Amino acid sequence: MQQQYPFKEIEQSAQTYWETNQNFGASEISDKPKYYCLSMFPYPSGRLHMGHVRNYTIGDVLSRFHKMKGFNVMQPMGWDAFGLPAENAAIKNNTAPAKWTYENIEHMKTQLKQLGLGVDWNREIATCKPEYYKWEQWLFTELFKKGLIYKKTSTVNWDPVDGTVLANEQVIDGRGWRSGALVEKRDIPQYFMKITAYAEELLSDLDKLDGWPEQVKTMQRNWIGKSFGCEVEFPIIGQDGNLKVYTTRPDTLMGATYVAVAAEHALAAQAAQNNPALADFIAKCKRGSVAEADVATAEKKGMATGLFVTHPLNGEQLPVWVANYVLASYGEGAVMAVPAHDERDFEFAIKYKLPIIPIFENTVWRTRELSRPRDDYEYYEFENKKWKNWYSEKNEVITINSGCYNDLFPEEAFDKIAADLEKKSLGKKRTQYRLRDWGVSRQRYWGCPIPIVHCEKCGEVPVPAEELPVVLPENVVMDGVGSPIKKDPRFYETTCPTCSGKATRETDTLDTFFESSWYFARYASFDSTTAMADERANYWLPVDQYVGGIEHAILHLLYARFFNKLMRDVGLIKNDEPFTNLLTQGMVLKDGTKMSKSKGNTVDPQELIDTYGADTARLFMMFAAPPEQSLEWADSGVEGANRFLRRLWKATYDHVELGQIAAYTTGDLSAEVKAIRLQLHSTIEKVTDDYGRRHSFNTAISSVMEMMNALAKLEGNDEITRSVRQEVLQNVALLLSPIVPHICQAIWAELCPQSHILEAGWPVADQSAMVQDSVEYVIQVNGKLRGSINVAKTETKDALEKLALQQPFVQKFIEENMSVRKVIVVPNKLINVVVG
RNA sequence: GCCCGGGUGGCGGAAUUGGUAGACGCACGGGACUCAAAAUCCCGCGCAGCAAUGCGUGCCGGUUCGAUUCCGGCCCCGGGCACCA
Repeated sequence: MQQQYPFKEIEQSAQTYWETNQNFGASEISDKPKYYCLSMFPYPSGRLHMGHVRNYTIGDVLSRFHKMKGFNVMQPMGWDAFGLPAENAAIKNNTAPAKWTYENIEHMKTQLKQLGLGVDWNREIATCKPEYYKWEQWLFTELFKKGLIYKKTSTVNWDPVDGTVLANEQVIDGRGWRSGALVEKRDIPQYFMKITAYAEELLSDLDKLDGWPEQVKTMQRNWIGKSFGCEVEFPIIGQDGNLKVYTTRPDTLMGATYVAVAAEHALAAQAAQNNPALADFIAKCKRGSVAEADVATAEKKGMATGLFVTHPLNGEQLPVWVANYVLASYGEGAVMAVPAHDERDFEFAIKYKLPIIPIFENTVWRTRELSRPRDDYEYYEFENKKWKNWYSEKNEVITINSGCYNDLFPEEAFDKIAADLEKKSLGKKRTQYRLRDWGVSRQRYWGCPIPIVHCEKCGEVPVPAEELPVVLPENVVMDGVGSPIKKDPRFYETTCPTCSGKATRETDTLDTFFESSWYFARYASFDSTTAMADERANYWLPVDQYVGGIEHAILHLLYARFFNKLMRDVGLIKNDEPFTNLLTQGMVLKDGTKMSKSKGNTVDPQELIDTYGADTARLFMMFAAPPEQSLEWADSGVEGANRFLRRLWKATYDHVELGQIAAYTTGDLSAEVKAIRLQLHSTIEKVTDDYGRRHSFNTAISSVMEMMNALAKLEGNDEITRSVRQEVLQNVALLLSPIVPHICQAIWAELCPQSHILEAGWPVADQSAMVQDSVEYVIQVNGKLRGSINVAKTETKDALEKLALQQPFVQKFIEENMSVRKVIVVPNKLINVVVG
């Protein structure tokens, strides 16, 4: 055995060994329970970043741990290969997106292999390959035929100078990132998937996901946003027809003092026809980005349309305003405004001097301040221009200023008003989801072509299965102005599959979330040429453990859940949900912000691997923070991880230099050696729990470090001590091997040359080594730590109380005028003497 | 703005079900070894104090024998907001 820790040699030879012996090839033929461990596949940006190292190490630790526990493990890897950065890089470097992408894949694959992942590389997929995207084109046509995909117009960011659609990311402060031109909103026809048809199931099935973090489920619930409310119709004065709004608070209808519509609303356009100022205002609203965050944080602005509507209950005239805070895409694109009980309406009403009528009064407040005149408190609240939410779900408020609806609790008012509206045919109760259908059309090149042919005679015709895939040409020139396939007649000129007449292909491509919504199923059927997913998918699915960044908590995970249900409903797979257990990894931050290429604050993991080796990189990543927390990157600390591995190597070297010995099985031990065995087996128990249940890799590592620190202090080279040392080192190699597999394989080979670590299995704690007959009690006086005592485990509560009171460090704190009020004994832990 | 997280020594973090705050590691200081340096090993290390002891988990308040942990109200930081992936 070499005296120095030769990480390069060790890692190289371990990786070659795994590849030669195909140790991580996954097969469906096995007696063992299956364990499908999936890490979110990378976008091939060029080089591995720290987030990747963290993500794939976590996945690998869980995979290797379960393999050792006796599971039939599959851990695949692939490439989420379509996307915007490839186009940008292509323009910048004067190359084709495909070439750039494939080169990146090659490089990153080498890097991933250097990390020593137990991945089945035979199943590798890249989403930009026709044999992959063929199947999503097939699914698209099936869903199109089922009516789950439809076309409608929707709003995009339009750069008037470059003449191109921009992603939200490409809009900076309302301007195009390249041209600097003020971005406009433009409506264009696009394909949508009816995810709303699955809203209820996507919501209710969250309750089945016991293995998901509560946080993620809550975010998804709120995103789907099921609400119970009411449609309310306001007859438009001087016109036929009503203005329809949706509200979750019909109980506040008597407090409505105006109605507001989005700039995109039909009524706004109508009013603007002979009102140039309004037309100008609407045009201004249509500037800027379509991102909701931008809309919601913009200063509230509005303009009266000159139109009025009739309040459906009291018949009063309410003005119709156009307001930039009303979202066109939610509800009806119009709201009834109740300034007294909605913060945004309040702000708007103050700004434009619109009336504010409070229709709730806090019952608690009313009782307390009954003598105060009502006008006075209204003045008091509003003069300070502070909106105060008196409304509460707990029936602490009661209606006022509401005519025949006075003196009601909110729920009573809700029902009564809804009933009256229904009687007048001016409204009815309605369940509403915040979730919107998913627009999947992109006016970009580097994506999966939408398999639709446009025929003048036959309309939109899905490409028949036998003609799939519609192949995206890869050898293209990106000139920065629009998508190459939109300008290439060889791509778009075709014949209609139905009538054989002249027709054109759709030149939009699919949102790249499309590819990542079903790849988990493809890994199981990676080489099938006859189906998107075959019976092997039903063996491996659902994924037992999914690992990925918290930033995907909503969109990606929701779309993947949606696709799983779509694939189930076309008969491909049987499971309802794709991911049984989810681990959302925290972000790797630097200088307090997300480490990302666009922010230019990345640390290259390659340097780390070159200098210290993959094991050090993996150990440090797992040790620095628990996986779900964000990890603030600091260069120092890596050294400490490397130091530990060198110590582990040295300890093994010192031990094996004295000759081979079998691990301890039986025989009398000194107290000191017995304590080492106690610690070892407690550590096995703790580490097993940390990996399996808690996913707390940092504490697993620290308890192994403590074990090694204790072992270092153990002296003596007699046979029995050496046999215990052998036992400790063997178990440490096993316990750490999911995290640092290369060094553990190497030291195992030195400790036990006749066997291989991959055959050894996960260790089980020896309960007999953990038997203790005394226990340490911490003693507090009035909750403050004052000392501790070591007593026999069998001691009774009475005896413990007496013993505690006898201690001088307890007596010291009982002053003369004090008496012992009570003594609290927490078994095996603590005694608290309460005096006073 | 809305939804979801987080805040503990100089730093990363630990404390698993309300029961010893600061495990483990980094950095730092002191010492040993060395001609010297690196590496390694040993000791110290929340703050104040000579000490006894007191204070201390973002801030304010509450519940409890006991609160980093539970409750109410704030402040700050991070993630997501539907075309970054």
